Amino acid sequence: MGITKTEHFTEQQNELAVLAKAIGHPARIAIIQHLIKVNSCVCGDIVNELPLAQPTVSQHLKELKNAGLIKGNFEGNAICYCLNEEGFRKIKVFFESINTYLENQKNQCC
Amino acid sequence: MGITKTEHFTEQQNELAVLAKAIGHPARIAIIQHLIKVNSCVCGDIVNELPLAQPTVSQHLKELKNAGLIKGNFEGNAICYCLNEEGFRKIKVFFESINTYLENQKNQCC
DNA sequence: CTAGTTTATCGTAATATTGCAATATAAATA
DNA sequence: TATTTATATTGCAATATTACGATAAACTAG
Repeated sequence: MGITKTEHFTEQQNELAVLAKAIGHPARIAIIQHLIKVNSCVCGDIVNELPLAQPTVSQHLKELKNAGLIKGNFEGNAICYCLNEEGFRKIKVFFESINTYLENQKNQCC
Repeated sequence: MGITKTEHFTEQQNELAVLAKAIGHPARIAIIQHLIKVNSCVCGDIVNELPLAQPTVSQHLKELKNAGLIKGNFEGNAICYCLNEEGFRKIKVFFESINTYLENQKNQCC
């Protein structure tokens, strides 16, 4: 069927899944890493940094934006992209709870 | 085309993408949360916890296992699942670097 | 050995994702 | 205004994912 049964899961589970899914592509990881590397908002050079055609990059940027992981502002005829703290904070909380659990776990049996 | 251009990205980028992608489904988030909630290895009751058919759950478990996020051991005729620290540590490092960046960031322009 | 229980695999249908050429849109500049 | 530059959208082909019924495989209990 290919259709995810979203309605059977909690809002939090769906939200986390959307965020993780958006990160789950090497091109989108590369975009995130590039935004961090240049340590500023990036206006336009993302396409040149990736081994993909311009429409493909545009699509990946759109997905990151929809998921709430990056923000984009118009700056003249270019667009300025940077990370969206909001989205990363939500994932951070999830992974912190997992790590807390893993660190305190005593009854590992596998 | 539906085919990810894996060969154009670094090994680290592909590895992180695989991990994030595996987490990017509400059923798999639910599985992870359940393993944490019961605070022990779970033998067999995962299927009953999810609103999905047994083959579907089995498939999701396989994906989490392949990604290195859970481990499974045979325990009689049942299987015992628990979190795999290895996989979560790799993602943790990635998100920690992002959070460090976001906390120190001074030149937010978006 | 047989029946029951548990999990995996196969096969298949429906839908989603990836990627790009072509084209559209929008702003800057000549 | 016409041209250039930067990004988005459309349309499509190839592939991947999701879900599940049917069935297989592996172990236990009787």
